[in-house]
Amino acid sequence: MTPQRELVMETLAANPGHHATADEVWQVVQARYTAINRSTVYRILELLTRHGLVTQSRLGSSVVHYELAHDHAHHHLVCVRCRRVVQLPAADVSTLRKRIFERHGFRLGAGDLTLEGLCVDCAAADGGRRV
Amino acid sequence: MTPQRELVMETLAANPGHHATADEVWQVVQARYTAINRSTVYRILELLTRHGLVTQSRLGSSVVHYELAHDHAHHHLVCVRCRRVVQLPAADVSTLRKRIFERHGFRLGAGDLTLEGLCVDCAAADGGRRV
DNA sequence: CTGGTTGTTGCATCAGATATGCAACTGCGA
DNA sequence: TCGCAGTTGCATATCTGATGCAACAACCAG
Repeated sequence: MTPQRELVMETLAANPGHHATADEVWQVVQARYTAINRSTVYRILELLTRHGLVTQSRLGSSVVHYELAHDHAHHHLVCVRCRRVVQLPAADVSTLRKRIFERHGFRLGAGDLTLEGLCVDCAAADGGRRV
Repeated sequence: MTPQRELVMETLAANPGHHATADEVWQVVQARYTAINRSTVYRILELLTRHGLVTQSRLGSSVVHYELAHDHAHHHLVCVRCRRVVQLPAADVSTLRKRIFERHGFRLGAGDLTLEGLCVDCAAADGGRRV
């Protein structure tokens, strides 16, 4: 654990439930603590991910978002309109997980699932018409 | 419908069930038909997507994959180990969709869902231990 | 046929996210 | 203290995708 790694962890820990991009982490560390190289942040996040301390998710865009892994297991619902992210407890997926395993032999990852759709507010604003 | 657009459609149609990246499409058109500009392919795919002829999916990596839209509605199971893609009939998700709506007010998109996990073979090779 | 208008393409170039090669530095153990 | 492994910073590359612009093609009006 080098100082840089601690700062990255600290930054992720500072905002639980937030999904930070590598660049965001870099900027926060820059601004709040000390100079650090962008590549270093990328390498650290990759390393922390490999060691299971941090989880990646791709919330619809092509940017990778990171969060601390020790939070309770959950998945992500992402609103395609407002990009809001709602957490979905892993338990809600258990039925689907079982069904998929029975029908396709496929084991859904314990890792992150990202499901896209419309959040309550956007669905309301939309009259529930479209997706 | 310009010749270029037809070639892009044709390329996607030639390999049903395959999920091609923009770059793959470009290369195939290049190799099999005629010179075409990469940007043109990107623009065409974006246009076809907007018009609903083609659907996008992000199969875990940050690259966008395209396929013809007129196939039956389905989602994707992507093996995190071998990157194999299995189609999941939309019907299999209906229970989850209902549950998520009841509990979170969130409407899962009719569009593509990509679920990551381990395919049969990789799970077997793995002794079912990890995900 | 001529000229204008609109949409499409190719080309060059850019932009954002991420990876990599390499040299400098920092322990830590022999 | 020396050497070595691991880590960092820096510069630069890569890969995907977007954009500004000029050339061209199709179409329609006069």
